[in-house]
This record gives sequence, structure tokens and C-alpha cells, in this order.
Amino acid sequence: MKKFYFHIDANSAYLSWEAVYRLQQGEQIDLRDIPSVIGGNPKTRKGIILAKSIPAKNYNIQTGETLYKALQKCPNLKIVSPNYHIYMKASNAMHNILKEYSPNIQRFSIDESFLDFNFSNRTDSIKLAFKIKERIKRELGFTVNIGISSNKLLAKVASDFKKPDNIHTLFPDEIEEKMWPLPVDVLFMVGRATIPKLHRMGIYTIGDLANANLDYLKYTLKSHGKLIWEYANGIESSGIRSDKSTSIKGIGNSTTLPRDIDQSKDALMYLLALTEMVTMRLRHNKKLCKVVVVSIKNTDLSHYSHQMTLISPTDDTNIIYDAIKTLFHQAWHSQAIRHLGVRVTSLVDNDNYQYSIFDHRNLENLRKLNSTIDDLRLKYGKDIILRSTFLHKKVKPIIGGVGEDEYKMMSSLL
DNA sequence: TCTGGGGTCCTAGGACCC
DNA sequence: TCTGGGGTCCTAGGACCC
Repeated sequence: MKKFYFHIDANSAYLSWEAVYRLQQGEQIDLRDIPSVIGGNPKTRKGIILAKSIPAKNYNIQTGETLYKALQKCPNLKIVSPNYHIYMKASNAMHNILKEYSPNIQRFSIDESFLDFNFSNRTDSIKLAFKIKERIKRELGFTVNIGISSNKLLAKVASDFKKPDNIHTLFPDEIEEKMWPLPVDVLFMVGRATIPKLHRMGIYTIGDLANANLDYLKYTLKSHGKLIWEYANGIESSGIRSDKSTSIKGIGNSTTLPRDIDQSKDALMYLLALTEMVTMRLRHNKKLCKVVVVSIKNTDLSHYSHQMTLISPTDDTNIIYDAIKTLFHQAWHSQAIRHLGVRVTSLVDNDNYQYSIFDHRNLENLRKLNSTIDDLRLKYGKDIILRSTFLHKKVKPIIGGVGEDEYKMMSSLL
């Protein structure tokens, strides 16, 4: 018996899930059959493409580009706003099916999972992949690609071959034929900044990278050079990281402001709304944070951040917001602000927390207050309670994504 | 009117301690 | 009198992923 890794990847995930949902609601048109995208709202400056249909792809529309640009390429493009709750449900449904086939499952992102199996031969692995793929299509109404290999990296590369609704293998003896001719850009961990550096070294394909001088790559790209050289040679051995074995490292929320801001009192209001969501998620995860970070993006998209280590770990909204205020005042260059972020890191579990003499005197009362507010918000919606600061203001009193249904995402780490 | 929002890890420099 | 070396923590910024 040998170990086989599967990488399951939902095709055009957000768009497929939206299409399935709409068909269930009685809509006649399948978004997957027309040029369509899931995208934000340009009026609030969130106008980028999150997912595209295959007909949209044929217009050369790309994920991450602006809706403005996409509309120039395809004027009758159908644009749909994202509906994250639906996507979370679709993702969970897929995960529940996959779990039935192996307890060794690693949820890699909202639309990707790794599984491992033992088989005595390749044919058996392909048969099972086919069964899984067909079952998801039949029961959930969307298609997936499945990549199969002897490690996660190769399985992931394989699932990215021809789409949609396909199974591909990329075993070590197939690397030279199937992977080396591909442009180096498609290799996991070769991103925007690395591509031009590799091109300058005369490296254009994954094969070029695989056969490049390792010492020189290490010299120019440090540990990252070694990593991508190994990936180009199919070397990777991390194995399945189960959801239980990994713990969350940080929690953050950020938002692009509908308009640039140049008054600190306006910025502070957004920062408070972001802090409300971050601390609520922090408490929900039963963590305390030791470090608080503010990040600011200018109109020209340049950005900077400022952080501080707290005297003692906390999950309290007021204490964390005080730190945020201090950080903002210290950091802000007084230039117009496009985007603001709040993040907490250096998390510790809150159940075995040792009280220190520096702790806030009313800590217990604060805890009770925080948890009461959290409960009300979970029960009646997040707008049930708001700070008086937000009364009659346009700023939403609590800003940020996904509270309850979260799961770990570890995207640049296999 | 034209670049989102959620993450993780790595690196480099400075502070500080022994 | 005159500059060692190792270790850890903190901070800022950059790179990557989906």
C-alpha cells in the first residue's frame, strides 16, 4: 500500500455556488453558462472580480482585476454581488461529503481540501476520485477538479490542469512531461514579486527552475529560493495537517473606506467598528491577544502599520481600542486614508490565563459585559447594540467579515 | 471614477540581557 | 579602556496564498 494525496478544488467556487443557489430559487439562467462574475461594488471602491464563469474567462477577464476593466472587455458582463453566507454553506456541504471518505482531511481554503488515502495502485485512486467528483456534482450541483499524487504540492498542481470537472494525476515520473513545460508563474509560491526576478535569471518554465543552480537561488531569494526549487522538483512532504492540530495565529478585520478620510475622528470611528468585530471574534475563539496592530493604506495604495505589545493579554474591547487609538495617533502620517485595518496577534488561550498585578481592576466586570453584548449580537444580529458614538452616523457600528462559521485558513503554507 | 479582505511566514535591524 | 558573541524579544515591512 502506498499513500496518495487528493487535492479537491471547486471550479469557479463562488460563481458556481451562486449559480446553484439561484437555480434552486427558480432562476432560469445558469450563471455558469453566460459571461458573469462575482464582484464587489465600485461605488464603495470594492469593485474587483472575486470569481468568473468560463464564458467570462473567454473574454480574458481575470480574478482580482477591476470591474471597470472587465466591463471594457465584455460590456454585457453579468455582475453579481457576493453572498458569503451561501458560499460558506456550500463549502461546508462539500467538506461534509469529503469527510466521509477519509478522516485525514485538511481544509485548505473555502473551496479547497486535501485528503490522503492508502492504495495499492494508481487505478484505484483514480476510481475513488471519480466517485467523489460525481457524487459532489450529483448531490450539490457543482463540479470539482481533483488532483492526485504522492504529495500535496503535486496534487495541487495537478488539480489546476484542465478545468472544469476533471481528474488529473501528477506522479513523480510525470513531472518532466506534465509540469516542467509550464510557465514558472503557475507554481505554488511563485508570485508577483518573484516572477520578474526569475525571468532576469533566465528562468521561464518550471523545468528551468527545477534545473537552476540551487546555491544561486538561495543566494538571491534566501529560503524562498530553496522552497520553490524543491517545489519545481516535486519535493514536498508536509502531510495532512488536520484542523484540530492547527491553531489560529491572529485575527484581523479591515475595510476600504467609501471615501478617503483626512480627519482623525472619522478614522477612529471606523477603527472602533473594526475593533468591535475583531474582539468579538477573539472572544468567540476563546483567545486573548498580546499584540495589537493598526494598518493604514494611503490613497496611492502605499501602506504602513504600527503595533504594540500589551502589558498583559486581553480580549476586552475597550482595552484593545485604547491601544488602537494610541497606535493610530502615533502612526498616522496625516495623509488621506483609503483603507484601515485592526489586527490582533500573539494569541494565548484564555482558559488557563494567569492574572497579573497589572490587570485592569474591573476585569471580571468587563468580561461579563463583553460576553453579554456578544450573546445579544449572536442572538439578535450584530446591530442590536451599538455605541452611542455611532448614533446618527453613516459608519456601521461593527465592521468585518464572517463571525460564526469560521474555520482555519492557511493559504501560503501547505 | 481605478486595486478586497482574510490569513501565514520570513527577514532584518534594534534593544536588551548574560 | 574601548568593543565579543549568543540569545530572545519587539517592530516594520514584504512575500505569498485563496
